[in-house]
Amino acid sequence: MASSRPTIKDIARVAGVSVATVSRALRNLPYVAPATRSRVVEVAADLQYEAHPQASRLASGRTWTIGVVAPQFGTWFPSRALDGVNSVFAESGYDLLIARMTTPWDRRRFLQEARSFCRRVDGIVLIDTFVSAEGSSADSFFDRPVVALGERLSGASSIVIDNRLAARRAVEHLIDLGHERIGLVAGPQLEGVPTPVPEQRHLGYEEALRAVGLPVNPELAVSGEWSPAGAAAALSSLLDRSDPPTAVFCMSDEMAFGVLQAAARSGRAVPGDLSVIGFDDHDLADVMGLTTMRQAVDEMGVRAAATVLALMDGKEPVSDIIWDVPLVVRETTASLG
Amino acid sequence: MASSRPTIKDIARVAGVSVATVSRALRNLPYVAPATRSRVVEVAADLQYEAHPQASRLASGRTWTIGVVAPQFGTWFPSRALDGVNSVFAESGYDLLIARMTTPWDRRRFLQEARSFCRRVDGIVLIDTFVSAEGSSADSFFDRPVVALGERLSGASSIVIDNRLAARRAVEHLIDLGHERIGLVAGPQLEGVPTPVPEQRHLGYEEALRAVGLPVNPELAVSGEWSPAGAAAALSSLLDRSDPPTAVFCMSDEMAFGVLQAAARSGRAVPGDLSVIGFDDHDLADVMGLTTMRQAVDEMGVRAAATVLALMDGKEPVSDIIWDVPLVVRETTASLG
DNA sequence: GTCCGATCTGTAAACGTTTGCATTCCAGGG
DNA sequence: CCCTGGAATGCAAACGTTTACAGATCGGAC
Repeated sequence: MASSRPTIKDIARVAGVSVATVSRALRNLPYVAPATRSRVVEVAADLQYEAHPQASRLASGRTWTIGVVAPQFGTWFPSRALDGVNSVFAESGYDLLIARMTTPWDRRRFLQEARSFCRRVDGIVLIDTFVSAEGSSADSFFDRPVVALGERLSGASSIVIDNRLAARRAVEHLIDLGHERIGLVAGPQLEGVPTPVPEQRHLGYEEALRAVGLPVNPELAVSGEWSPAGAAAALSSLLDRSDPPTAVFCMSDEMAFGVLQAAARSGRAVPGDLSVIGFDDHDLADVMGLTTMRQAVDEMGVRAAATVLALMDGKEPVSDIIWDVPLVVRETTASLG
Repeated sequence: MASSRPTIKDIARVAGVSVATVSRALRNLPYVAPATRSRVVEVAADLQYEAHPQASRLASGRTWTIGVVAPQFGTWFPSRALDGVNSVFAESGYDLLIARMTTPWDRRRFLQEARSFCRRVDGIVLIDTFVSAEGSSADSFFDRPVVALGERLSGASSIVIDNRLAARRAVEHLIDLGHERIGLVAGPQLEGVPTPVPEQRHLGYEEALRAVGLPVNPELAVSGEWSPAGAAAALSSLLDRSDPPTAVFCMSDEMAFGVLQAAARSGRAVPGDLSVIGFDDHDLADVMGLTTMRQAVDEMGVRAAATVLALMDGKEPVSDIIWDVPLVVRETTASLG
């Protein structure tokens, strides 16, 4: 019997009080005499007592767990965001439960089982899940405080960037450098999965051109997988043109890396023959000297976590938080000359 | 009352059976008449019943949760591994609970609270946590099935690579190309955190040299942070030498990226003036044309998950699984000439 | 001396499952 | 026809907390 862990009853017996008092003492609830409390605490420490999580969760209804949902965790954006979220909740004593919704099939299933997911968490952080595309507000899926990172979701607090504006700023940077034939290397629009990000960034690209009276040539906009290879493949059709663009805006740094490689392979100098701007400020953007739009993912993750915490504390949902996306000029963009 | 979710009692009442029967019917236990079972299942579906996770966990002792521990989740290796692990457990209906132990302080705390962590999971996957360095076997920290990814841990099943051998192979590739002054760009040996990986790879490096009678010059071995910047800084002292190395082995691809950049900055051609080999086969190694040793992290993650599953099924712990680390030759290494 | 309110403590009823044990029913062997 | 044993079901006791409610004690105001 010494082998199994002590329960609250054991503490009560040894300390000579009731289990109720132990429970109150250990959770710092009021109405416990200082002397009693310290005795209980001491006994608990002695016996290395820790409340059984499941039991306490059943009785109190609190799970002390936060759910984090993302399309996947192996790529730059969500994994960095997860780390930010984690750093906050680890401090506050919350567990993190993760769920993935990669494929359209995953999506359906997760949304179907959303309420069951809610039962095991006190709050939810959605990373790039685009639940808003389902047409209804967060309340219809989740009965817990929700913070959405990367999308604007009604019924939830949102931490977002202005994709359209940031894309526009990126292209404006190229325009400022004197470029007029500016290509777009876009992420894919997938079947069955909402893709607001590439859509918004595409709009920003066109907007920047139109604002200064430059023509929008659909042939200069190509798309591919969110990967170096995808971008490299997409780029080739641009480079093969008789009047290739003098600059390209890539919707992610990873795509930009692929573009840099493809350019080098085809004998183009960057930025001499081709200026390249990316989006994200990936870990390796600095090494590659890539000009880009910085998305401070970790900070956004931290903020998302803090917001969930506040929501669970009963605070009112805050209006959307729009994170700034500064331009970081490095060596892959130069004025046309 | 219709607002709150139905309990097992509601199902029992509607189906006209006892709660025990409902419980058995829904979990496919024997001794339930087919007719009864189908009636119960139907009623449960009707009322959208789902067992309350906390209650069922308290009563059964099963948590249906797996703990995943890593130094952090925002970097390439652990995040990819996590994705692999996740893909398996999502299918099997397990939740994933994640815990981070980055700093020495995190480590202490986590190991201190390890038993409390165990209470909320049925099994554990350790990613690059080097618990073995604490000197005792897994059993002394965890009373759950444990699989260690990236380290050999007694008392647990381990999924590892042979760091020493893989490093040796990498250096042998350089030797085969005719190089004799071969530099080493190593990861850091941190205070208070075990670092077997750089140690083993360092041994492999020296072993390769000695095997062919080449001198081991400690000045050719430099170290820095596991990052492009760290590697670039470390490299400078090598390049400043009067007899700089003609090739370097970098302990990670990210470091190799930094080396490539630093080499370019200092006017060295790769592989003309300097051959570079990395370690990992990072997502971007292909784009960068980096010769490297491939570590198939996702596969290792999948295997780790499958092994935990088997262990929880009562299967005997398997002996360590040593994953192959093939050489991937690309464009950053060439024969000396 | 009574009464009151605040502080402290204990009793016991939740919380919603799982599961050991007892019971009923029924078919088949003796 | 009795006995046996397996299948099907139910009863009720866990599982280990939290918390509503009821007492108990005590100092001070009247």
